[in-house]
Amino acid sequence: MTDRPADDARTRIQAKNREAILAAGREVFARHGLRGATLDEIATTAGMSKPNMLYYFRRKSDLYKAVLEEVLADWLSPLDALDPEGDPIEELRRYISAKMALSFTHPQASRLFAGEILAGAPHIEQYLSKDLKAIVERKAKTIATWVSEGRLAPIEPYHLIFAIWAVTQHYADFDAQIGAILGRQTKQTGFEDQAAQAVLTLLLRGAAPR
Amino acid sequence: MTDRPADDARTRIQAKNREAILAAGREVFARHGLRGATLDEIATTAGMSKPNMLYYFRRKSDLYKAVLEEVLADWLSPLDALDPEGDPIEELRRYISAKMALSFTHPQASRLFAGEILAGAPHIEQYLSKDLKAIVERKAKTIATWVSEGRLAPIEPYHLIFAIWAVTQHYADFDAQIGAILGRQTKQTGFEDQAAQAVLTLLLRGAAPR
DNA sequence: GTCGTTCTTGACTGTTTGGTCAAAAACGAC
DNA sequence: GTCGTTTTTGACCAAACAGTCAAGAACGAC
Repeated sequence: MTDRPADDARTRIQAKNREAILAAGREVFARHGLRGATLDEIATTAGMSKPNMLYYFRRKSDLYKAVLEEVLADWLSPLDALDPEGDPIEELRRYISAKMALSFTHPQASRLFAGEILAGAPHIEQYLSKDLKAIVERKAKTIATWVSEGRLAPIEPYHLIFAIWAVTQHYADFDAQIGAILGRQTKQTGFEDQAAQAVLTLLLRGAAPR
Repeated sequence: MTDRPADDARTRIQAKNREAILAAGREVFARHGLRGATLDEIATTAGMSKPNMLYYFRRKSDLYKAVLEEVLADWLSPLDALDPEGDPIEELRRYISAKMALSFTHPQASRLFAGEILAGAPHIEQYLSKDLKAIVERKAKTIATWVSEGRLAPIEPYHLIFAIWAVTQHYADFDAQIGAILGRQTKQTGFEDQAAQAVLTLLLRGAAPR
């Protein structure tokens, strides 16, 4: 019997190779999207032959879905940590800081997600309009309460959330542009902290009550 | 003599077809990027046969470059209108408003640009690290002056510019996500104004001096 | 070492894709 | 209508592509 390996790795080799393929997929899909990526490129990046890769993921779309799923939870869940009982500004500071850190530690995850959305989000439409929509709705209510209590400046909660997403993910998604404009600066130590500081200052000043 | 048509349309048919192809290219490239887009899809979208399309643009990359160039100027030039002599907050308000309007009137242009950056900006690297870099440098100095005069809150000028880009373009680039979260709301009259209002409030409060 | 299983690969296939070409159709100035 | 030019297209090609397959190599429990 020569079955294909299941989703959960059973051997050390499976674990190692699956991780290598997923990493390669993350990289190539993030650059070129589902349609623009080629199996040859992913296999080469993963350091193995194409048929070998297909032994672990039978179809291109299977690999894409696996990569996307892996990324999705990490990427969107920090929002859930916004605590209605906490101090509004401190909660926002924590959330923004977490998102900035993610942008710098997992830029490919952000880019992969961005590419999927640019393509019209065909593979995660369901997830976005169900799960994410529900989470965001809850958090928007929390923010609305904070606003009505005068603990945040008057602002549409949804747009505040979008703005936080936009600014934080921009550092991952538009890295190539930022790099071109700032030169080598972005690779220097301290750049990430400087960016986080600037983003926090701007957004928290914008959200804080007068 | 059966020469291919030059860049500038000489006949009505050329003008009409070139525009149809460029529009189709904008749409398909914006969704799938250079590599993910197919000539068949673009030709069909443009309402003509593939060989006919290739009569106007000999290569896929030619069309991509033409689309990109057409988009680039409109997309990045509003920044140049930031007037050092004007009132800082009013100048920022004008710039942010202009970018928000662009996001809603030309979302495909924004997405095309975003996709190119996600792919590592291979076709506009030169432009970004020369022309754009120079423009941004000048504008960053203007903002720095405003800050040092106390007419803006203390903030790193570059990061303020990035934040404005991020937030305004987010409405075009992540349209699919915003649509999934807000439901039909985004298509209703007033949504665009509401978004612009929220963005202006947040960013201007963040940038205004205490 | 033996043997069943897991892993790997070269060679292959059918399809999609970017691009060509010759010839036909439409255009437009006279 | 005539004729040179522009525009359009069906048929075609070579390369790239996703995916298959049979057979061999490596692994690991005994």
